[in-house]
Amino acid sequence: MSSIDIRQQLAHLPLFHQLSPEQLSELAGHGKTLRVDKGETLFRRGDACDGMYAVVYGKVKLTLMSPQGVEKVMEIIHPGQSFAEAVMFLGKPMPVEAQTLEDSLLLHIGAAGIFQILAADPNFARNMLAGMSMRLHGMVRDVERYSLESALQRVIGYLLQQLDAGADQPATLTLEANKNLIASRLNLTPETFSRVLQQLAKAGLAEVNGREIRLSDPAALSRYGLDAG
Amino acid sequence: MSSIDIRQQLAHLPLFHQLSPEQLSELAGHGKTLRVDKGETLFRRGDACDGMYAVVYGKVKLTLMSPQGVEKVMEIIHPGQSFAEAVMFLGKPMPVEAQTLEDSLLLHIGAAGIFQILAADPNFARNMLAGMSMRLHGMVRDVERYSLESALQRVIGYLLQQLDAGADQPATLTLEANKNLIASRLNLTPETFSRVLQQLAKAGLAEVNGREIRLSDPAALSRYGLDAG
DNA sequence: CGGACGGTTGAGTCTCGTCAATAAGCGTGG
DNA sequence: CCACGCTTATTGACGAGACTCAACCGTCCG
Repeated sequence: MSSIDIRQQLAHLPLFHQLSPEQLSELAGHGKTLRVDKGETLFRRGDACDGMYAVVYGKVKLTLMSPQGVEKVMEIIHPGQSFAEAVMFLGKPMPVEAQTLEDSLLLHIGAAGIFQILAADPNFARNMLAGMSMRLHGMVRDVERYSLESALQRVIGYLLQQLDAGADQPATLTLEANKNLIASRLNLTPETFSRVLQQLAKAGLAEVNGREIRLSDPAALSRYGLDAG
Repeated sequence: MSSIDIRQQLAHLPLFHQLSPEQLSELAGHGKTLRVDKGETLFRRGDACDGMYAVVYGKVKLTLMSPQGVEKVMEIIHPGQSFAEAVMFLGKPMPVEAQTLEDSLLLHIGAAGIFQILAADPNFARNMLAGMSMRLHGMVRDVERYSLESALQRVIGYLLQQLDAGADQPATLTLEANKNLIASRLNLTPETFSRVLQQLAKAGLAEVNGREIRLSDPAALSRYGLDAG
């Protein structure tokens, strides 16, 4: 794949939107496209990190492994999003494992390229800082969930978050992955996740149909978490 | 307090180490020193964020509050460290509450100052990115703890982390705050934390004396967590 | 002295995870 | 087209780990 193509892919990523044509070209010189089949491992915990990744299409899961071999999903990366930027800056080994959930097209951008643009373009630095801040913010939310909320509340919170904010009317959403992965993401066993969804269904708040979930009354759902929590 | 003093305080902070004298002066113009008594609240969740903070001396805790009013300690900030940088970039309201644990001297640096330096100095941008990356890395560790480890393992992990890395000999450490706060930090109740420490004492692995804890054999302690998990 | 605070200990409860059995989809290949 | 295996999902019975509630102790401080 030529570097022209890489350039175009880069240009579509939010992180790189404001870069000049020259900067894009420069960056493209440090980039590689990767076509990866579903289920492939990109890197494991402990691997050296020589750059960051971005998803053009497909999905990638970032996971932790317990000593007993239980997998915990940290994040599910969607098209347009990137990952491993933070590790790249620290020069530490990867703290998580990355695996594709679907056949995917990824970009890998070497650290050198990023550092060059960074040195030249203050706006880019701000963009990266903003991106990293969002990550951090998301993690704070996660820790908050795990620490303070019950299984029921975590599921409700997740469902509401999947909705476009401010939806006060009935709405339908599609789970971003299979239920096992979502459960892990929420730090639940698949069994518990299933039971909670049933509970919501019986309470008349949700209608579950495979990965499709219809929420008849988001506001009521939100309240339900507080009482029955 | 004059801006000269602020300049000197800023110069001592790791985050600003590599700034030029002129940049320090500029930054100082946007900074204020704050003397804060123990137990004072700096800001609450939801407050607007107009800049970042750094601790010169004293300690600050960042906490979350559950709807039921239970407090969860996210982080304990020590001298030389900073906080709220990430929120500043997002322009979002504060996601946590900040309170001093001791009489403290803090610096508050307005967002405008940071953005100016950022635009002018690529090295500063890299420093901030590195700082943010470390934060993120720490959060990953936390999530890992909360998700995959038992109470016993969390306590052991915490104790070992407090040791200077690679201590294979008996060592003594002092808890950075009272046991209630540490317990919260580890996502445990004070009762559970106390019980776990007793368990370690009975196993001959730790000797608890108020906030002083002596670990007779860190390596054995590490192993103990895996078996008795 | 009395009270607040920090810490420990015990007894009971409950949420959630574990284990196990059973469906229900789904792609493959005969 | 259906049988087969594999993954995904559901449901039940059971158990364990951590939280809750409560009593109690030591110490510091007004």
